[in-house]
Amino acid sequence: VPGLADVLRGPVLEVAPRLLGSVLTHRTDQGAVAVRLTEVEAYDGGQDPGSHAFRGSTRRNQVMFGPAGHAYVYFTYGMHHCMNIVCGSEGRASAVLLRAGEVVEGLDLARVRRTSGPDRDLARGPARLCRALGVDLAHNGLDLSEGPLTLDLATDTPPPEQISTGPRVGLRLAADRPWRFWLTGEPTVSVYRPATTRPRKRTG
DNA sequence: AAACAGATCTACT
DNA sequence: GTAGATCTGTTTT
Repeated sequence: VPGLADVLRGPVLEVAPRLLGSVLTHRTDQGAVAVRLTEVEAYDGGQDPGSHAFRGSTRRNQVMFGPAGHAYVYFTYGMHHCMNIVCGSEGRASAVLLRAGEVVEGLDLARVRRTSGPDRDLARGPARLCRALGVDLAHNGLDLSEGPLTLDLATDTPPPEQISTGPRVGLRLAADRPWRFWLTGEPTVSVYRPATTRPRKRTG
């Protein structure tokens, strides 16, 4: 039976749907919160204009250029964190963005971390998922086989008819690639939003 | 030292 | 369904 690292070393377009139904757990002094993944997106490093790694390695994205099985966490919009799982062969810089999931453990703690709302929204959206789990930049680069963040692969990979695909959310570039994968009919899947064109700050 | 970019969220209707 | 907030971490000079 292949281990976690063996699976994650595969091509990102195979790894991404394979992660659906897997469970990510974060254990802290506060307790544990676990999320069953229901929606992910594939990013293929230097081959993918939508990837943070497309223009090469920087300090921010260097984790993606490392070995599979580590967490790539980034910060955006001045207030949000999003988490990826690095996959593929080392140096390729491919990763799977965790877009949404169902909280299956630590509901009370997740509710405290998130602003009030229905439980189905606790980890619905990549930043919400991180917030519910208590994941931030301190977790960037962590090996998911060692904790405190651990990934348990679904024992049975979802049958193809339970997996839907579509364009990735919020991207201007490579918006045509249907590299978003989700479990069909899951209420925790985030709402599709096309990229928004925001006004550039005036330069004077 | 300064400018930039932003793989989103919440609130509001 | 949609607008607007948000403001830091990152990159570049």
